[in-house]
Amino acid sequence: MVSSSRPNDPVHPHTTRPDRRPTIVDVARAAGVSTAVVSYALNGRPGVSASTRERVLRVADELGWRPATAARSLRSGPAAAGLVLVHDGRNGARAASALDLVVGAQEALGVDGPTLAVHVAPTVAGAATLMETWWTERRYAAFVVPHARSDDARLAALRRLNAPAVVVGEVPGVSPPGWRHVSLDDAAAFARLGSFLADLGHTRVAMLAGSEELLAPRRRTAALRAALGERGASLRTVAGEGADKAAAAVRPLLSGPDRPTAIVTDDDATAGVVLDVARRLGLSVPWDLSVVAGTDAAACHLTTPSLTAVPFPVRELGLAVGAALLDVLGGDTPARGAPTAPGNGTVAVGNLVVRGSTAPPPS
Amino acid sequence: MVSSSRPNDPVHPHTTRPDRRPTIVDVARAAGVSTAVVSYALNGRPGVSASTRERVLRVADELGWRPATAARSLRSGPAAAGLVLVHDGRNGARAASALDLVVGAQEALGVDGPTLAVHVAPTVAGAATLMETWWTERRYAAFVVPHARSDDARLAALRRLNAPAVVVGEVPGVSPPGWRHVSLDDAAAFARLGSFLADLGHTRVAMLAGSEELLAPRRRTAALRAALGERGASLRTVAGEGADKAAAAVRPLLSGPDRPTAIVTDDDATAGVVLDVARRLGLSVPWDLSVVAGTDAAACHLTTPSLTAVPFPVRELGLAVGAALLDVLGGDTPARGAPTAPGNGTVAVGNLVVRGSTAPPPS
DNA sequence: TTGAAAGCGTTACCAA
DNA sequence: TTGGTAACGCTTTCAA
Repeated sequence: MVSSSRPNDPVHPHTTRPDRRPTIVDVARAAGVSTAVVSYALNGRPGVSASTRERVLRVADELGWRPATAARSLRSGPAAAGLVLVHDGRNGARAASALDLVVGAQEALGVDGPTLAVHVAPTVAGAATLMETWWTERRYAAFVVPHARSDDARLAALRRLNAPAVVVGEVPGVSPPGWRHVSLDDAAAFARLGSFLADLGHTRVAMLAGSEELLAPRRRTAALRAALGERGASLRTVAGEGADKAAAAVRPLLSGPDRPTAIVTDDDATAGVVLDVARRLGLSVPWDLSVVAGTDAAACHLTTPSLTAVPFPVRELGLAVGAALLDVLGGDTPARGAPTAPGNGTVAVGNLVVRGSTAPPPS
Repeated sequence: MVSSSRPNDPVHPHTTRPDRRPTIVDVARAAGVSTAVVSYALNGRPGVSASTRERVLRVADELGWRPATAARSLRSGPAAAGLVLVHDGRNGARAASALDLVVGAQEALGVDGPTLAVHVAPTVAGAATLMETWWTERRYAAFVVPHARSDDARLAALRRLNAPAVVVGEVPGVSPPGWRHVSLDDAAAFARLGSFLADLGHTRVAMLAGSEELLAPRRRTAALRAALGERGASLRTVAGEGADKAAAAVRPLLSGPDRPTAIVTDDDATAGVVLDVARRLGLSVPWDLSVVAGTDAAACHLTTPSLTAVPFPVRELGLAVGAALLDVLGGDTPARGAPTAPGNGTVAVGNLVVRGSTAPPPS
């Protein structure tokens, strides 16, 4: 029976306790050197002879040694980064895409690189509080702020704490030196969308803009308006976040005179709502009305007709976030092979994915 | 200019360095006591006079003291739990629901309780590797294993490491004492679904089962079959995970003779595929064919018709996970107010959400 | 009820 | 190129 003898073993304090994981003291003893040498060898620092280094590495590997995160953090400060997701349970597709962002970031960080830990908070303010707590507890060395908003409590908190951060999205004002920004070039994509719709012949387009607080919708709307305007088409903007509000906003829009012949939404769920309202009003998509989702997601395939959508290269965005994070955390060895990405970056958005929800306007 | 004077300040080693966050030494000095007393007071341990305790707490609060995670972990072992999500970028709704699980768990853990950190891995094997690494690095005190599978590398790894865990889903065999299990009572829900379909008059039902590796699909299928069988209806099972395979599996099913009059799927995305195939074959849902999604999600509203679905109380599941985690991490103060949930638990699934995709079979 | 001090595992400085 | 050793911030004996 392998019982665990936890408390004070009266005998040799450092000998083989049953489930003890090895420390550098064990490695040093086994290799016949001091802990200093072990530390140097293990961290690839100069000042250790090749033979000693190799022996130490071998012994460490044999013993299955791994650095104790706590000890290392205590001495050198935390190495991990934290990302607090704002999730209120309603933003389905956005939530899933956040995970893809994390996947991309992890990939850029590499397996041996710093860790990115994800947490979830119901509100922006809650996220800010959590980050503040964890910063003062020295739990993380930097934070990733996804979906930056115009007046963002998270950014205010990080600014005040002078904490390093990677911010997804451009924010107004000048940023602290420890910050990096990564954003999506969706303005270009929405400009192309404007051209696309104008080329189809649409002259009255409406944009059902999502949250005013998010920065992306504004940028997108502006780009879309400019592109349409250049071609003699007009854009009407209608606010409507969330399914209910969106439905309430779309109904009068489609019932009134001079109804738009194309509607662009910010996300996939809202586009689904538009499809639904149109159907109830007896409008057939795409013949009576074109609908475009501003964010492509799996749900865009599920609707009838399937939704034409602006791509959302969230994994690529994640890669950029990871690169920026490496930069923020101390610019050491980036994942080799990958071209050392710049700290700040803009991620390109591909061409519109044309599906079944767009057509020329009714004559 | 507030330059940071990092390295060895030759002067008082412990005086006010610019951005130094306070330690218990600072608190002790300010309160005029020793660090031991501070530690006792801060942790609510007996052996400190009420007046001293209060003074210490006040001073700590004034100084904005927070425990340094690393130091505490080094001494007492890690306090946080880790959850590694398996996310391959395809399972949209499942991914979003995983976040709701985390939200629920956090709620049960409470704001001052242990932290739950989420990570993402592309495969089950990758998740197992990560957990093993982090266990040996003493990063986490326990792990949450979501979506346990029948032959799960994660469970094998945790077993081998003798690491505490909360497993979502029942697994065959006997579990280590440090494990807790939380699962969804979807068998009951699928039994009710069987009754519902039989009562509508369906006699030929098909189940489009998801991954064979996941445990839930089997349990669900068995319960559905039993309930249908009791009422003289039959269930045909068809394998088909992922959109393409599902479509390929459904097409012959609906084209052949004796086609089922109702199809049940495991998740929302697959149900959407079924709707699509049915439409292409000229079958109108729900009049020619009823469709039920085995997992309710936001996407179920987006389809035409909207999908009747089995509820998926993932937040409640998360609450149970959080309670189990508290139990595993050392059974200390659970979030007060909440009735101390048992370590192992089964979460009830509510009644079928009937929407537009179900009707009596065609005469 | 309080204080002094020994760790926890690593890193990094200073001497040898 | 190596070894000894003092931090890092906290918890927890053991004495006073």
